[in-house]
Amino acid sequence: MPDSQNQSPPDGEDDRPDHSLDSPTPTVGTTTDASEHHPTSPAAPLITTPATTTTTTPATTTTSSSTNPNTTSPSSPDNPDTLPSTSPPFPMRVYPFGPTAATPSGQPQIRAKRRQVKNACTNCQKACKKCDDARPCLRCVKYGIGEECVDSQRKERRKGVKRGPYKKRDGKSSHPDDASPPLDGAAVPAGAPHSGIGLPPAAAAVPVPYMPHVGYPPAAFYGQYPPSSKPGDPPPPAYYHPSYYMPMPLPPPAADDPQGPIGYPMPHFYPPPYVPYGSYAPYMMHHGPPPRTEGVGAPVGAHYMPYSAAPPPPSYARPPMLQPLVHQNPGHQSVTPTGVVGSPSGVSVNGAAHMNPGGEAGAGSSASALVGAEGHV
DNA sequence: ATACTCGGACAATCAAATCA
DNA sequence: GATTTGATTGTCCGAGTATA
Ligand SMILES: [Zn+2]
Ligand SMILES: [Zn+2]
Repeated sequence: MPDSQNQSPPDGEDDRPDHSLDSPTPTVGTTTDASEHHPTSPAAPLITTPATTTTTTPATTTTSSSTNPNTTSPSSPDNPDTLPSTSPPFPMRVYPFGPTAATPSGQPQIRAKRRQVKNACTNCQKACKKCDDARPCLRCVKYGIGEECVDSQRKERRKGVKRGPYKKRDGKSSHPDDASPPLDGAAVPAGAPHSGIGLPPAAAAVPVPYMPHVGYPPAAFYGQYPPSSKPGDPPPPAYYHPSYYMPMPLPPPAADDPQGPIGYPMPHFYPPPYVPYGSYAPYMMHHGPPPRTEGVGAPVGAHYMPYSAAPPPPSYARPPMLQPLVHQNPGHQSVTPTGVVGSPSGVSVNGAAHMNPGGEAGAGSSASALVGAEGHV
């Protein structure tokens, strides 16, 4: 859905990848549909390892873009990620797959592939902010709307849609017009559908060590309920709330590590998964720790049981600071507690549509800001 | 300075098409 | 049946704007 309907939390910060906590968007009353701006889709994907595909489909061709997340230090004004003074010496915006920009040495770096959660929570979705696999996600926790943190629903992909002939695998296209020869053998290693990182062929050929997400523990690490739960998926391991991963100094890059200085110790290097409320890292508490009313000191994992077994999410009182976030802005539509005002619709360029232009309005009070207030169009 | 909005790039998924 | 293609759908980056 477009963000618009619900409000998104202030993301001011939210956006930052990884550590940053994104601000959750509380959707108040939101219906969550899954889509944000774009309408959306279903599914739960598997984590594919990164492969190197050279760009393939026209649509998805990755041209790398200019912006390099890693390098940019998080400092946009709104970027909360920029943690308070306590922030670590390295940029918060660390992409799971490593940076892309130029290395200090001046060598072009490969842009790190952006990691996406399989299913963002409704709040983050609406706010178009980064979510995580935990539930409540960091952003929601940060904004005190953990109770509203639920997976968004994805719609099912359409079936039966005919597609034109594919280009021949041997490199010859079935289409007269696409004469372009396959790049480097053009063949994408089987099993590596799309994981290409828009690299030049040459670069793509170079096996880049897969960094499972520096900032986050491996996907499997989060033991939350299967977002996309597929029948065959094994139950996730115990969950460690990411928020608990305090930033730590990066270890010196391995001499042979092309990735450069990015690298956190793997999750297991971090302290135990126990995040009593009030123990949040400063950056998590953008607005101060949510008043905890219950479950103090409860092991984090408790909240992250497999879905089926999980008890209802704990309720967090909305932090006082958040109140102001409520959209009072006249311009905004906003928000009825239930919700949405606009209609979903936008389509992004590539097809993805931002959800509703009208925006979600949603939230009752606070939410607007917390959740993306509007859908992108 | 911080919070919020939102366009659009990028990522992931998966059914159709093709190959073996 | 296995593999690949490529459209669809979802995530969220990051710049721009608004507000405090
Ligand atoms: Zn979230
Ligand atoms: Zn959430």
